[in-house]
Amino acid sequence: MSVKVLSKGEATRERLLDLAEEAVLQKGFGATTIEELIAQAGITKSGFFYHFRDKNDLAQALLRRYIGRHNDLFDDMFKRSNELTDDPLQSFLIGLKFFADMLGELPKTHPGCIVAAFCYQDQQFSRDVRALNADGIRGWRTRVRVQLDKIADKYPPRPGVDLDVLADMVTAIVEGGIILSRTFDDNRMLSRQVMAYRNYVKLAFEPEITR
Amino acid sequence: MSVKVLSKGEATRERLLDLAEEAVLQKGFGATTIEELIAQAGITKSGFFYHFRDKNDLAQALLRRYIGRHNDLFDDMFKRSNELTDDPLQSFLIGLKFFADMLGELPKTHPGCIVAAFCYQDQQFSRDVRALNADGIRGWRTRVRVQLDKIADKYPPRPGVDLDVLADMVTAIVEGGIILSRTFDDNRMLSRQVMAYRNYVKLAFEPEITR
DNA sequence: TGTACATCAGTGAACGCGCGTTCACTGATGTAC
DNA sequence: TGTACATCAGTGAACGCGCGTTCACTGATGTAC
Repeated sequence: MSVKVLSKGEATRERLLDLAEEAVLQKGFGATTIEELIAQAGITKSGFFYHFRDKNDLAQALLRRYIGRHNDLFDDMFKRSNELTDDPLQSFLIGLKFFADMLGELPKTHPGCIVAAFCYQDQQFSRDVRALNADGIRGWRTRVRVQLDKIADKYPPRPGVDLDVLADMVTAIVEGGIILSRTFDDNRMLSRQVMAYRNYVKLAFEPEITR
Repeated sequence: MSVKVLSKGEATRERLLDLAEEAVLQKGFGATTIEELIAQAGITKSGFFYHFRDKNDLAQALLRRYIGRHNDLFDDMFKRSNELTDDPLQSFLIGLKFFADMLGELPKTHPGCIVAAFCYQDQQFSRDVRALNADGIRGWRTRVRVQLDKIADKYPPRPGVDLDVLADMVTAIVEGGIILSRTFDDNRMLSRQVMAYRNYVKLAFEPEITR
């Protein structure tokens, strides 16, 4: 992963996005004020409007950055796990284990998902922001689906297992797991849910004989 | 279930809660204004403050009502499914099928979960509201756990299956499924996720021989 | 049965602050010739 | 190398509206004696 060198203005912009992301995940978009962001960033209100056309523009930038980062993260994760073994099922299971470990080892509770936060406040945003949200989830589904297709080629799934549903289940279990973790302030709840999903994948594909 | 007869004032209060619930799920709590609620309810602002001490009081009432209703719903659902068969696994699977069907047959997309919405805006609320949120999820976990315990007594779960995690997984999958459904405006995504959970339960408990 | 009082379910007006947005301006740095 | 101009990354002041909250008051209904 390349680390871009940021100009002064870009650094301020990134800082504003960082502050906004944290605030939005804690109190929601409507309750996050430009005033508080600039206070923390140490600039004036007009400085904020130099970087973002209006508040909706901030939302869009926030979402774009979030989705981009997580797409990269998943690509990277599956790339690494694919390098470790040729077996698609083992590779996917290893990837999920990486993922669960990563989530479980976060220093604090998972801060939350911007996509989920926006989903529960979507009436505040313009149509394009809502479309972006859907794109985000579609991207995750596609990435998982690629892995599942390779698995299903080699190991016929058990009856009742639908690959699209199973692909979306990663999103569902992570979003739900985040809600559990946040509510009880316990990171392990999220990683355990991911491990439970992993266990389901095992049962859904592993041939009888190996058990 | 008993239907209470409401006095005039109680009816207005319930109406305010209905309006608030809908608005909060669409735009978030911070972006939901007292002004818009009273405009729809046809009373003045002072009328609102007759029913609720302040905005946080509204949040608390909203959450209490939501949790109470859903606890009743789960109790009712498992009661009905337990009456249909003596086998705890079959009973749970039937209950989940009921649940998935109910969710899939909603006329519109599932409106969302107040607990999830509040979880992503919790910094706006007082401590007691956050505690209520946790109570809500704990209640659902307990209800599912009772069913799972009965199942595990009869059918030993496969290795890697943790009953607490599996109980919380209902919450995770429903919360995540709601996010999927809302984002794509498609109810079936939620019910399919519940059916996928059901399938996992089957694989986790059903003896080898029956497959 | 009539009267006094209490409670219910609100009204109406005012307050004050905080919020998002606009506009004219500016000092520092970069680039062209 | 010096000068002119452009761009970057902001400042400062003002605006106006909408929001949550308060306060004094009120008409209709219920209850006690």
